[in-house]
Amino acid sequence: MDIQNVISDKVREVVADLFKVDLPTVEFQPTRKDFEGDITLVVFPMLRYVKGNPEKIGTEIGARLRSELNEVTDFNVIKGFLNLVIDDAYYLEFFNSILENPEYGYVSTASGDAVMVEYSSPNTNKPLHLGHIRNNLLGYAVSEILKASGKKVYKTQIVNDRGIHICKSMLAWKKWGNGETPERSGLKGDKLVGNYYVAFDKAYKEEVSDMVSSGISREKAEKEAPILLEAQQMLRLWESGDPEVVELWKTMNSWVYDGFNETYKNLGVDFDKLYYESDTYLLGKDFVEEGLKKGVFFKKEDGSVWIDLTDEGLDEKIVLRADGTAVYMTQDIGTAIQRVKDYPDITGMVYTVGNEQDYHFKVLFLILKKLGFSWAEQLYHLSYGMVDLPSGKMKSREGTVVDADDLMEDMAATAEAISKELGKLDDYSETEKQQLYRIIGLGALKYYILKVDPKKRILFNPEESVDFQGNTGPFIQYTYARIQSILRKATDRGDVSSSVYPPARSGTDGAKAFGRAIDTSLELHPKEKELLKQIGTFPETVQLAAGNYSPALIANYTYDLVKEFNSFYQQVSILGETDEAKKIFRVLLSKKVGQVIQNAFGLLGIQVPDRM
RNA sequence: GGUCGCGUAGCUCAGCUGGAUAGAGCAUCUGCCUUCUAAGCAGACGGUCACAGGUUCGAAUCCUGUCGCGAUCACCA
Repeated sequence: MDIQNVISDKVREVVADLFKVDLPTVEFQPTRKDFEGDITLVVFPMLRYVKGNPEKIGTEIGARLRSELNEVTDFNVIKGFLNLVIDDAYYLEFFNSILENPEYGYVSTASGDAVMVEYSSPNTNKPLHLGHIRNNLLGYAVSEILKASGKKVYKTQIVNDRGIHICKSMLAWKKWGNGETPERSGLKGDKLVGNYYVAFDKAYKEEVSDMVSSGISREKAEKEAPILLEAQQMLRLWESGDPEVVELWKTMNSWVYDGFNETYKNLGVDFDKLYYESDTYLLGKDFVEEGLKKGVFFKKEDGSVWIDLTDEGLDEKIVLRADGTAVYMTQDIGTAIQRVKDYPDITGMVYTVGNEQDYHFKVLFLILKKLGFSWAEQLYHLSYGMVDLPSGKMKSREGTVVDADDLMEDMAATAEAISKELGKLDDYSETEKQQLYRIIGLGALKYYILKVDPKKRILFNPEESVDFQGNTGPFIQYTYARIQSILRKATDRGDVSSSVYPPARSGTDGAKAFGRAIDTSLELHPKEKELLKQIGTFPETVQLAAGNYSPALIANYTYDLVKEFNSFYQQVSILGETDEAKKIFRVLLSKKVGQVIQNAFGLLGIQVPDRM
């Protein structure tokens, strides 16, 4: 759809002719619904170059456009706005041009740019919760959007599998576990390990308060509680490679991974490559050494290594401890470099991490730049707001988290309740129904989270739960199902060849396969025109979403499209249309809308059902 | 305290690089299922875009300040 370019060129030509000036740019916007027209030329910005009355200028330009461009059939001027009416044939030609492309809106990944997107990156001592769900959905959706925008994408995560927190769960399990395993207790591995983490914390708190009541200062008690010392001892043993500790560590981590994988699978996210902190935590040291030689870092008297970022308006930041061990930053430096080594084609990376770490990533990116890596210019922290509950922050240790698995199950259960009440699926088998409830429940949850701007925080109220009506995932899924129903009927009725109306998901597309395209002399219903306009902006919406790393733009676009379709569906009869050419067009238009819904939701990781 | 982010209808959110009378959904109220799926459609009600200045022909949008909420400023991750 480059009607804007066509008009833009013409406007400059006309203005040069009428007023003898070269316009650098021409500004357009979609015409507001309450005025007649399709595209609006804003005259005001021209006034800097063309002196005069904006209405008069608009009228003069409008008249020339109408007489000199076939696409412009009429115009009106209101204040400084020149509203142009675009010919139906233009939109029908556009429709014919995309008719055969089921991947409409996507740019095929040719070659070139690859990016790595990191998301999820959980600790291995507690189950995934709602916060992780936002992270996962964002990371996955942004990955898919970047792919659709023409980039090659590697999805990855860094698994935070070592450190004192793991030792806490391990120690608690050793003390009180009695050899409990996921198999034996039937508990999901991550849940099982999480329980021991909580058990540790409880015991630790008890020890501390006992010590305090026997006269020890709280500060000292918190540092010297025996169980904590024991955990620290365990960490030292782990770092020195003690076989028994390492064995336990491996076993318990594998339980957690099994649990995580189940959750990821249910959530519908995946990864191309996993990095483990236990493999990478030492990686950054060499580069710190190198940076020290180059003068990027400096060493303090105690031997710790720092970077001075006061010139950049930041502080000094430690990159290596006095005892030579790695900190978080060290590891992230190493991991970034390792990733580029593993995937030499990547030109940038996206880190999906909460906004509580804004400062960390600012510093990390600066360090990598100072170390001289060209790709450091293309690093992006996809910083998102926290998911809070009405009671405040979620805290795993206090049990105030919304568990990821539970939440997904609840959503499916709600979908089931609504669906049963409506009773439209009585001929479905039980497994078909269960699968559908999952699709709808997940659709509601994913859409609910992805439709809001990533950088804004989300307040999640478990009492009110997620809507299934209005601006929601199920509403959009429902519209898709409606469209599939029309397509099925159109095929079944046999009054039109089924090759014109192939089943929804078959790759081959309508008109041309049937040896015809839509007649561009058809007169469009206003609702049809609106739909075509909305369809026309899908590709640019994908690009915009990619540029802004914002799945919310895709969600909002899809909602607008669906609203437009439902309005059309309500006002205009599709299969009841007696004019055969119009009927075929409407069926194919509906089908195309369905495809765009499916493609858009695909970018959000939301499935669409054939019925609901 | 320094730095960063946010503040739009009772609630949850849109509002692109500044453009026309600030838009949706939920909630409340009114209509619409003998016709393609009513998880729908059409309509009503609801706003000092936190506040105060500034830039501009034009500001919810850009700049400055104030207030409110949140995050961060660890040899934690």
